[in-house]
Amino acid sequence: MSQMSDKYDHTAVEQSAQQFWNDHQSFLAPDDTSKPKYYCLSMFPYPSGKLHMGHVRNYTIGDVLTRFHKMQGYNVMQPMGWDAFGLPAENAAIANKVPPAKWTYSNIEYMKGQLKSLGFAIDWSRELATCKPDYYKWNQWLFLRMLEKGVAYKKTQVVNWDPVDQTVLANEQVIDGRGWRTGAVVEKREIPGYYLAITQYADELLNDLDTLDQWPERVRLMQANWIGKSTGVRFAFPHDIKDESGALINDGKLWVFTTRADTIMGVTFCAVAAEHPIATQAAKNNPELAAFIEKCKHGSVMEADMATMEKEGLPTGFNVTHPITGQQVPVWVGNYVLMSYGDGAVMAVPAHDERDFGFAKKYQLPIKEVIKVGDKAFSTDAWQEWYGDKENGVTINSGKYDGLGYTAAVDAVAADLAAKDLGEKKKQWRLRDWGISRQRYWGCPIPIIHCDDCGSVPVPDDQLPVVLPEDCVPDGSGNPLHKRPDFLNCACPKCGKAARRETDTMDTFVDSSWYYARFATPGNDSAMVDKRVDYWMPVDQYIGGIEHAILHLLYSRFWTKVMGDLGLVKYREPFKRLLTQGMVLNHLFSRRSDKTGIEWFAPEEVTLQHDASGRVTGATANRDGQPVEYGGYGTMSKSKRNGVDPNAMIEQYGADTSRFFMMFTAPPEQTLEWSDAGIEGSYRFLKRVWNFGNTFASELRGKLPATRTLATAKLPDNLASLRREVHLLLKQANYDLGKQQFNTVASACMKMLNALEKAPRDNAIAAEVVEEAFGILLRVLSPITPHITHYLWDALGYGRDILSADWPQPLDAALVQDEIELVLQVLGKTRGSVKVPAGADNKAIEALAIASEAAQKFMEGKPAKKVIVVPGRLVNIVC
RNA sequence: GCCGGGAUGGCGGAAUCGGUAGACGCAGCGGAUUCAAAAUCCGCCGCCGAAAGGUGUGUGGGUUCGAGUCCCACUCCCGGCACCA
Repeated sequence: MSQMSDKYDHTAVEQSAQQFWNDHQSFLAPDDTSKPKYYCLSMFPYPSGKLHMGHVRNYTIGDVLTRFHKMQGYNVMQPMGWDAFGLPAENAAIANKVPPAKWTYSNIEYMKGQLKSLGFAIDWSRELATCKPDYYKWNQWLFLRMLEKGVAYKKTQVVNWDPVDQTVLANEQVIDGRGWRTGAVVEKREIPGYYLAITQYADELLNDLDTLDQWPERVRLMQANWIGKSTGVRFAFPHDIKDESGALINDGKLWVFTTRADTIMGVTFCAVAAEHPIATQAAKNNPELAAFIEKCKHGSVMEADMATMEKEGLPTGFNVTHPITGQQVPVWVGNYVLMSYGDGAVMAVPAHDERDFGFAKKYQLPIKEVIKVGDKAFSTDAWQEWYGDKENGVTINSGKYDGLGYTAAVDAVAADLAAKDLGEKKKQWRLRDWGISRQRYWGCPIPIIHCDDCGSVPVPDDQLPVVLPEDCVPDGSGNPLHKRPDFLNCACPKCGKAARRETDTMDTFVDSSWYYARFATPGNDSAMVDKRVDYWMPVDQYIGGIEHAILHLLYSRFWTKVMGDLGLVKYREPFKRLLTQGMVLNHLFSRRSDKTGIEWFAPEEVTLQHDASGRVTGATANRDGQPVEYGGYGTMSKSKRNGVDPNAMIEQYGADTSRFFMMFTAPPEQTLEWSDAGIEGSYRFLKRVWNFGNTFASELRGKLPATRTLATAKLPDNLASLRREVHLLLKQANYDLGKQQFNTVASACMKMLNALEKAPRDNAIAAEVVEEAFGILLRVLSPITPHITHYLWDALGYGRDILSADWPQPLDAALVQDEIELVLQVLGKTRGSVKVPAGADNKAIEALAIASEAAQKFMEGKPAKKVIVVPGRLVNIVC
């Protein structure tokens, strides 16, 4: 049994607990057990060097849930791995002339030590790193299966090309249109690359969002918007516009997509994107149009910019034929039409589309009303919201379509277009296929061999993995694999002739798209996954940052569905419940100087100034006493010097204090504002827990009777109310844990301690009540602060291992009371309280309430017209 | 511009179904202890008021015996974005 020391020595306590967990292999999750499983996963980190506070928060949330479920009897798996491929390793290699592999592996070692010092209940036997061949072999294997199924395919892609370094740049390496290292103007180049046809799964990815009822609503919405389904009609305006060779452009059809086919009789012009072939052709003899097109191509493509930007256009001089009326319709080039969406052209109905309306007014184009909403009067003077109403509108001025509602009109128009072979109903997706080729060294090699005779040949399965050499040092000028004949040169699997290996590697989102499934099947080198996934998957709880709400989560869902279609897994969705934690913020202090620009100050380098009420009014730098500018809270970042080092925190206050502070200060989904005073407060609380442990050991434990009597004893009032309070707080904490609202769980623990510190200590029954209550407190607190609670649980004789103790449940016997206090209201205003017997019926309560002194005073002699009794809560007298 | 979320003391936040607004903590103030300080402990702490009481959850209205919570309109803040036809 551990010994109690007078003072809380967090270092000794935490080392002792971690030693115990290590000796007893406390966090191993056995496979194939009859127990119900709980798979708790936090997004694995990129091994950038050291943990930041965002990681600490993320993994603390996961650890609280892990320990809570372990104590509830689940077989819990909480694994950890490393998202180890990526650009930062190459940048570090360029800077330090160290191979990315070496840098990555040493970072992993260091960060693993940090995770252990925080006491996370991680099953390290399942650790994986995506840069190891035994992992990425299966990226390659699945990619080959996708090729066979037609889910993976090759096409040209546009990339950023640095002409000086002769290399492809990632978007983040392009700064203001120039290469980050060379400063050279970046060019657009078209090169071949591999794509995954995620659009084949668009329908399922969208529909299955409905099954993810334990995901945050906003994440599901973001995914739905990203997939972007719209149903409408794709149809063509016939034309005879020819290109220079005399051939009809697009076979004489201008294709458009519309969700408002019901307004087709209101079309007064068409608009095409600047890159559209008709625009290109029209610009040939029209310098003004050519200049306009060039301007459009350089314009912003950000939606927010575009939404407020002036709609501009120029006529092409060409006409197309309206497919229903046969009338001629002029074609314009519009800066608001995107080539990348649909066919890069739209029909314009100024009367019923706000953007078309504005455009038509600006360029004096005709506006033709074709939808009537009720008896509202249409006017071309100004746009009204209801012009675009499709629910309540009826077609007018539309010939044979007159008098139809939205759905009927769309159906009728689509049928006529189909009869003329000029169009059909169609679903349109915003989602595009996923390009996975990266012209980078530090990634998973794409398993393809290029042969002069046979073309691109997949690497046969028995030659997998294609192993990436780990000793290359990139220098920024292109992919170092190009200088590695031992990697490049190989035999064509088809014809045996000398051939060349593909040097492109896969997007690192591939690595993270299925790692959660591999955690369930560690060590299997003959299969990607095995039957153990049927037990562990899907992940019961996934925790990570909101920044992954779209890409990572969507790719993982897609990858799961592909694996499912290949018969590898039975589940269709990988993550049952999702928690997106908020960011960690800290104060920002800066000073602007003409010489050096903005200088940032770390929070410990300044002194805050407060006014009398405690409000922050300013700050001064410690080094010169001069004022600095206080910039409020911002995300922790190296450049702004407001980061907090987890190691320093652990050393000064301990892992438990850091964990407690993170859980207590804000609910998990909200941003968390760092505060030195706040962490002091958390430390103070843990010291008080420790001190109460000492009090219990010295003043109460000796008074405990050999046979406990608590279950049957009639308690004096003060002890009964203490016991009731603790059990009520326990009930609250259990409820909040279900809601994953950990801040109020922490506060319930503080309230329990506040109550315990006031408890009587002078007799055996008091000792029993305190023993039970402190045991509850230690267990409820243990998922948040596992070390101190482990130590006290052992030292105070509760048991050897708190993690294997049962989670406490509130007892009905502890909650009952003879008399209850109800809030007393007169005319809805609180006027005091009234005590009634626990079993009193409404009539009795009404009588007691009216008779009370407070009620008599505020009723001013009027009779009660009505009395409302809310059982257990309040009584309101209306008079 | 569109979509989503939000606004509660000096601060972080609490309030499960519409039922005592401000739990818990931080900061601040007063006191005890100390030669002194730190640490610790006790007390006070939305606003107006001497008190009784009044008032108060971004603004304006509404529903209700009763609204932070529900409804309508508005303001501001945060996150996301694709002029998506």
